[in-house]
Amino acid sequence: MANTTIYDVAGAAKVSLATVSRVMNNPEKVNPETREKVLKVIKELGYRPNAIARGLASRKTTTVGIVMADVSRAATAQLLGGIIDISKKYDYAIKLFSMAENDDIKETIRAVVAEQVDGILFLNDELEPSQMEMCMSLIQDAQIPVVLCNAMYDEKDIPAVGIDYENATYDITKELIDKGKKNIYLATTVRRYSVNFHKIAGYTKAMQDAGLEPLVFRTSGDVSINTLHFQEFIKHNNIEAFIAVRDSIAVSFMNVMIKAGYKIPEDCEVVGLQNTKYAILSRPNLTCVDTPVYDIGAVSMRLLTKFMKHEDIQESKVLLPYRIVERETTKE
Amino acid sequence: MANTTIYDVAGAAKVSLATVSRVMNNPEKVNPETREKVLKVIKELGYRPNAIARGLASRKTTTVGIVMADVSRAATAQLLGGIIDISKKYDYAIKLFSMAENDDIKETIRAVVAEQVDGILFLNDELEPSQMEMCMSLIQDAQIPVVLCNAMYDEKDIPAVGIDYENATYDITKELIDKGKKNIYLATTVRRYSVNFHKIAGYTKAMQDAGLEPLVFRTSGDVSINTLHFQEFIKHNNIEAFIAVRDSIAVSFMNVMIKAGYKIPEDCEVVGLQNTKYAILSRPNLTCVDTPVYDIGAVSMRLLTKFMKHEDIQESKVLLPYRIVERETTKE
DNA sequence: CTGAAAGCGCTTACAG
DNA sequence: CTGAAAGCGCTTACAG
Repeated sequence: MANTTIYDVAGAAKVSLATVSRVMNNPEKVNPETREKVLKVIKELGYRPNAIARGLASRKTTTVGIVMADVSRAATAQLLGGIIDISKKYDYAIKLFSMAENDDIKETIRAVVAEQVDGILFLNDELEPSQMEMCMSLIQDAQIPVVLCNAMYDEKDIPAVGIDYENATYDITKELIDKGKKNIYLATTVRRYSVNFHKIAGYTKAMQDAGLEPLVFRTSGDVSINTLHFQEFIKHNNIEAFIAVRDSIAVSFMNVMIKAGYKIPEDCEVVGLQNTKYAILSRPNLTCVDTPVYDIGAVSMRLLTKFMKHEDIQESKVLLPYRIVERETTKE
Repeated sequence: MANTTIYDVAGAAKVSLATVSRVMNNPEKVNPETREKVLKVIKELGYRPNAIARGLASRKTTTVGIVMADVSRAATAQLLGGIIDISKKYDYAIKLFSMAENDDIKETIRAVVAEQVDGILFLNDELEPSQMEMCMSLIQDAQIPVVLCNAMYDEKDIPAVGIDYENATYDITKELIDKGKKNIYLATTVRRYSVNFHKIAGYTKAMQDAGLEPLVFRTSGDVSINTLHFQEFIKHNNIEAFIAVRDSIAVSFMNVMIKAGYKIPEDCEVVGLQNTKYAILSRPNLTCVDTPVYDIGAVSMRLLTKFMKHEDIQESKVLLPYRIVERETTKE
């Protein structure tokens, strides 16, 4: 079946192709009777305008480019969930671009620009400031609106949606401190997520405010690796409380502790900073700071649509509320 | 900055735009010297051809459409991981289309077709045969190659990549039977994934071959719901072994059992049918059939590239090998 | 309200 | 090996 074009519709409806185009794009500008006639033909023929041709002619593709590092991260998938739901609502198509660690960032951004997307959503935060700088200037050169999704970049005034990880981590740390804990450890990952910097900052501030020494250490996100690490680690450290930037790391740590004979939360309180499904599948259930990742995706996409439609923007940086979900790995 | 076009390059290199085009698409057809000259200008200007214009002119977008139901499923994200890696290698862009439960399927497919993708990857398997039928005939009308990714559809001869879930589940069930287990339960979900049908079939066959009664039951994929369900369920059933279509369900069940005072695997062996990260974060670690989801994504994308390039295809249906990973929830 | 025509930025036979 | 020209399927001023 050759695809039906606007010419086929025009022919069958006995109007010009300009009229067919108007029926689709500016229906109010065409006489109701002809409009109905055209609409009928469109339906009969099952016509859908060729999105590529439309994109070329109108210079708008109603497509947003998602630039991300790693789909397999749980947070990425959740972010995508929110983005997809909103993009459907506003009729935007989604084009995916991944940026692996040793990819040429410049080339990736150029590719995105070459695809003529109307807007860009930048997921995650795995770039160093200098790389981020480069990305943003390339995007701004191309005059494409961009929103950072679950990443904050303070140096430049780039629209962003996230949560206040610093305050969130401060709060949970403070809670632990108020219970009298002193040796509170924060486990972060080797890779340098900007979000983790904020978490570390919040934790560090809470500890210092209380006159305690911050105990930040890095471990692997890989369970088998960090398990070995923890087995050694707990031998040499007296850990009264443990906060992990990722839930899976908290669970992995807890498993090691329990197998070593410790009781959770009696001997050590454990907290995750995400609230993923891992938190309710662990035994005991993990207390978490709840990060509304789906919402971050949804709100950032919504914000981007505003930019693409040149609507008035109230706030170009938005911080979504977080909350602490007390479960079984903390006391009281 | 106005984007540089092929005219700019042609002007700067003092050649016609046809030559510039050839340098990009058929470099062997142009004189090495002029080619170098043009390449130099392209580099200087940072030129990237407008993908939309190219798509319209050549009728090829080097874009594949991914049709999927739910990003948030762990399997979907892993599938995407494999797909993305291969699509990068072969220089295809990716366009995402989600199909929620009450979406108009026909419209979704039409939208995909309207986007002029060169090929379609159909993820998952949440459609009923009649819906699947409709999708496939729409796609075939449009003459777009399609590959089913982690889904099998036997009625029609549609290319597909997956694993032999029936045999895999047969094997693991048989293993349990050979250990003398009789009351072996299979937990599946409410939603009717075709993949689950295969799992049920394999399990049922193994049970029947051994003269045992198949004990299939449905539960929720939601942890808080299935936890309540299991708490009741274990009171009224003598469960010697438990197989779950999803790892998270197996872990959830195991947590309920352990909290109720049972020992795993001594009192009951537990098996998951995926091998996700849940399996190594549970305590004890979950024995699993390992489904190479990333590979399924990668292989299906590779297969699709062959169709798009009209290469010779040996096998249009491929079943990837699986294996059983013995961990701590089974004995011996 | 409607149509004829130019143009979006490319590719691709067709001549030469 | 290279260029002039038509065409991909639309949108959008511009007349009327």
